[in-house]
Amino acid sequence: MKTKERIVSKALELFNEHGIEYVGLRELAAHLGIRVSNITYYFPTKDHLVNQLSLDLGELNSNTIRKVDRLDMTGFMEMLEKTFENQTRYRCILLSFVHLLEQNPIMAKRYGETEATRNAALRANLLSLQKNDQILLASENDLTFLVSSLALIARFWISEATVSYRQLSIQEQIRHYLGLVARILLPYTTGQGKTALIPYL
Amino acid sequence: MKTKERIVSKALELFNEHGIEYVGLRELAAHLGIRVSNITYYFPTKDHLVNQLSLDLGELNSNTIRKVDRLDMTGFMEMLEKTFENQTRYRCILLSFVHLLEQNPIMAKRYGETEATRNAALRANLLSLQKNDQILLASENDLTFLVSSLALIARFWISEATVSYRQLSIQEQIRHYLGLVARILLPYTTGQGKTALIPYL
DNA sequence: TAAAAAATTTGGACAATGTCCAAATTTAGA
DNA sequence: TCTAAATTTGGACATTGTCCAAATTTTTTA
Repeated sequence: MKTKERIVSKALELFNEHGIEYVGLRELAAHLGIRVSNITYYFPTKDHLVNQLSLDLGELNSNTIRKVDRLDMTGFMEMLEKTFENQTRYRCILLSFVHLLEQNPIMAKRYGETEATRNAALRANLLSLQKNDQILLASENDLTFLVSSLALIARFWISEATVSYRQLSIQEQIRHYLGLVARILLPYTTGQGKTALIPYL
Repeated sequence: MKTKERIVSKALELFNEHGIEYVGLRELAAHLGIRVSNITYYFPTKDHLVNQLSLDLGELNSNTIRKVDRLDMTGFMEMLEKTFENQTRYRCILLSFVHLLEQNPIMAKRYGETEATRNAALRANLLSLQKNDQILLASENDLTFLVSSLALIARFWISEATVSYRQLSIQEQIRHYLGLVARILLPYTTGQGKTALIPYL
């Protein structure tokens, strides 16, 4: 493995374990058996390194969240579960989310675009669910409500889990939040959609 | 005003403006016209200072969240709105929430207790709403779902607003999240409760 | 009121951090 | 094999939170 890849890989490992802010470049370098300035050769600043990780997460999620034409409720929940699993692999990013966006202009700009895309995709998926008789949305309000709620959970579940559900395993945590999503969707499901949600309740 | 109070007051102001992590003790001291070591006399570490702010927020919220015996939906929503307003006055704490708990053992311990208390209060309030024919909970599951959802929103709305609804005013942001809460409650409301929620939809 | 004690404030030091740069070393191409 | 590019290194810098002994101010005591 090339030096650059080794840096990214070890950084993700240590950042996930201890938090981005609490892993110094010297500690990272020591774990890699290289010198600090060797890291800065590939990543001029720590932000650049973090930004790389964020890009990797974005790509991972892009591969997971495809627009599916014939989406049923089971497929939707499975897609969400995959996304949650991806996020746990990059949990350090999500835990430092707000600070990163406030501080790192590059990330802030990119996130603005990504967010719009993600919400649009979520919206499209919900409409697809409706088209396939999984849910029934009475109004545009119903749609925007669901998008808002699900976006909030998708972005901050891992933060809440870290402070409030530490004692649960990752899988149990994901299960819990999939349950929340299911119960939010429930009032809007058709019979078929409701049945598919039962395993998550 | 005594030095200690001045420190707390100015720290809250600067932390809210720029974020806890991005305001150094020297900058804070300069704004107060004192020396850094004067701050450390009252607060041995920056964590102690932050912890004080967190305590202040806790007290503020304790005064807001009382257990009301005869709680109607309007009263519940108003209480929630007051809580949100309190949180904006201490937004720096909520934005650094996860990191503070991971790093600061004193805060972590206290939060564990506070969280349990808060969730119990929320639970009691929802039961009170049911007793007063504002909502109807078919099962224990309904109750725990509502507690989980509302707790998540109450804790992270301000983080999401900071990254996703920057362009809105504070009042508009609060309005948006009260709307989310209202729509989550909606499926469980009685006629009376539903009517009270209309202004928030 | 004067002396002693306590509380407060100060300046300077410390180690750790992210960043930077010139020099040394290794690698790749002609 | 020689040269140029890429990579790696050691050391420096300013900034951070923390710490401590000394100086100063305030309060208490005799």
